[in-house]
Parts: sequence; C-alpha cells; structure tokens
Amino acid sequence: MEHRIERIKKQLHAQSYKLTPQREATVRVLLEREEDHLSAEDVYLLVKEKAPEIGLATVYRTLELLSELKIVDKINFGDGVSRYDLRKEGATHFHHHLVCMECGSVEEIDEDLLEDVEKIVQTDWGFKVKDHRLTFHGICRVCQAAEKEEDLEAAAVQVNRTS
Amino acid sequence: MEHRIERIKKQLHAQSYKLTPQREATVRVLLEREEDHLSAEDVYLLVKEKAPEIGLATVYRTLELLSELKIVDKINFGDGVSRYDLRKEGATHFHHHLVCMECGSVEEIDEDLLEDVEKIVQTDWGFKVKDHRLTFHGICRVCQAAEKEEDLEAAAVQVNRTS
DNA sequence: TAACTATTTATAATAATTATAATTTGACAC
DNA sequence: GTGTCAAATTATAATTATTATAAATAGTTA
Repeated sequence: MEHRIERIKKQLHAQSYKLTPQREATVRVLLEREEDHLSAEDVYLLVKEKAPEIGLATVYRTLELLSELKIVDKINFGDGVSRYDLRKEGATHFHHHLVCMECGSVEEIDEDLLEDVEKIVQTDWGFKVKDHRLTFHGICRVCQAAEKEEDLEAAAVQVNRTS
Repeated sequence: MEHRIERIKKQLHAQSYKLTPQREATVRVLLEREEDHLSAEDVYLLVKEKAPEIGLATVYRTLELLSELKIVDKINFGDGVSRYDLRKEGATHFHHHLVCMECGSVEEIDEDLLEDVEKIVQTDWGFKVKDHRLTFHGICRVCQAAEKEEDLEAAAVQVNRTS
C-alpha cells in the first residue's frame, strides 16, 4: 500500500503536482476498494470518513487529475455515472469488464486478449491504437446457476402436474 | 430507406408499439445520419426541422424505446452524453468504434473480430456473453499523416539551421 | 358517438458534474 | 521567522443531461 502511494506521489511530482492530504486520502480509498467500481459520489462518501472536511468538487478534480495521469481510468457502464478504476501497476492497457445483465455485478479481466484484434485494426484500418475499452454484457456464472436451478424447479412442477 | 422504416414499423408492432409520426420522424433522422453518432439533443434539433412541434422528452422516450428493441444502441464515449447508433440490418452484435484522440472523429468497424475473445471469456470465465462494447482510442489515419507532415517540416527547419 | 389506452406536450424535478469566488495551505525568498 | 505568491481547496452556485408528472391529444374499439 505505502509503496503504491509513494509511486503515485512520484508520478504526481513528475508533472509538478503535489500529493495533498485530500489527494492522498482519495488515493487511499481507491487502493482499499480496488475491486470495486466507485462513482465520484461513492469515493466522496468514503473519503469523508478519513477526511470529513473534504469537498465533493475536490474529489471530482482529484479523480480527473488521476485520470489524466493514467493512474485511474474513467469508465461508464451506461447507468449515467462515471466510475473510476485504478490501473494495475505497470499495466499498459486498461483491463476489461464483464457486466452481468441480471445482477449488475462487474468482474474484471486483466489479460490483454486484444493483441490480435489491435493488430488487425492497425493494419486494416490504419488506426494507431493507444488504448481500449472493452465491456461484455451477459450473464455471470452465479446468475447462470440460478437460472438453471429455476428451470429444474419448473420442470419438476411439470412432472408433478402430468404424473 | 422506406424499406427499413417498414421493417422498424413491424418490429414495433411485434411488441404492440405504434410508429407514431414523432417516432417515424426520429427514425428518419437516425437513418439519414447513420454515419454519425448523435446525442439526444442532436436528434431533437434535427427532428424539429421535420416536426417542429415535437418535445425533447418524446425524443428521449423514443430513443429509449428503440434502444430496448435493439434497433439502436446507446453508447457513451466518455464526454458525458449518450449517443445513439442505428444497428445495421441483421447485425447480431453491436459494431466497434475507433475514436481519434486528436480530432475526435469516430469510425465504425462492422466486422465482429471478437469471436475468439468471446469464446475465451465463455470458457475461462464462465460468463455467457450477450453483447459487447468495444472502443479503441488512438490516432486516426488522417491525424497520423498530419503528424508525419509536421515531423518532416521540423526536420527541414533543422537542416536549414545547421547548413 | 362514447370510452379507453397509448402517446405526447409542456413543464418541473432530479442528478451528475463543472465553474466561481473567497479562503487556506505550503513553499520559498528575504 | 515573516511576507509573498501560486496552487489547492472549500462552499456554493450554475450548468447540463436526463427523467418524472400532469394535463391534453390522438387513435382505436365497442
């Protein structure tokens, strides 16, 4: 944790930004909740626990700054709120997401998976790829199991009826 | 054009929705500007030219409806506005986008390209993929050429100076 | 024609985000 | 240490996109 804070501090200093207490508190929240996909509001509420005097605008500005420095990625899953996602250390690309259409859960995929596709885009479309956003919408493992369960129960009812 | 309107009319009727004059005007705008990625506001302004009495809320509702019926796809390029993109006739998947970080242009890719990746996601993550959103951010062909141009000019200045 | 439902309009409300002005903080010169 | 300055923050207002509400309209069926 401290190590990553240090690294981020250096990244900020490299662009002559400071790691103010407010910014540090924000980064800490992001590190602690790395698995989640927090909205600015979410971050604000969590940061307030550490630094109650912080303002919402500061959180927005901090997230914007971290986003410009590619420390976090800003992503939108179509619910009208921007969410902020820490980039893994050393990752050159943004990771992918699996959004469940049933339960709304969001899973991350760190593997690249797009190397071949990006090559095709570069050669066939002449587009120099710098970054990507890939999100799959579908049914997660858990909800698939639940559906199967329901189907079995429905089938059982059928059998009871006809027998 | 008329043929596609007819098809959309049928798709609406199949779910017992009607193709009202307002809805038809909206669909016509989307068809005419198929290459663009219009926001609700953009659509509203264009529809107003055909049907000046239409209300913004109706446009929103219509786009929402078309989106539910998978006639259009709602997409967000990170500028805080939802954009609406007609699905190609018969397309089962949403097409991909190339967003230029220099000039902001948006190009479309109709090829699927993700078949292999989706297979991997299904088998390795147990996630049943229903749809996807893939956007590449980078430099388009035109801006790359412009950059090369600039580099050449800069080099020429160097040569003039040192000679 | 009357009754009913879906749709639309006009407007208000909400929610997310950004801008503004005043204040605070921290670094550096003296 | 004190004064000065720029950057950052706070509190608040403003803006923007979107959604909700109530009344009016249109189209359909009995």
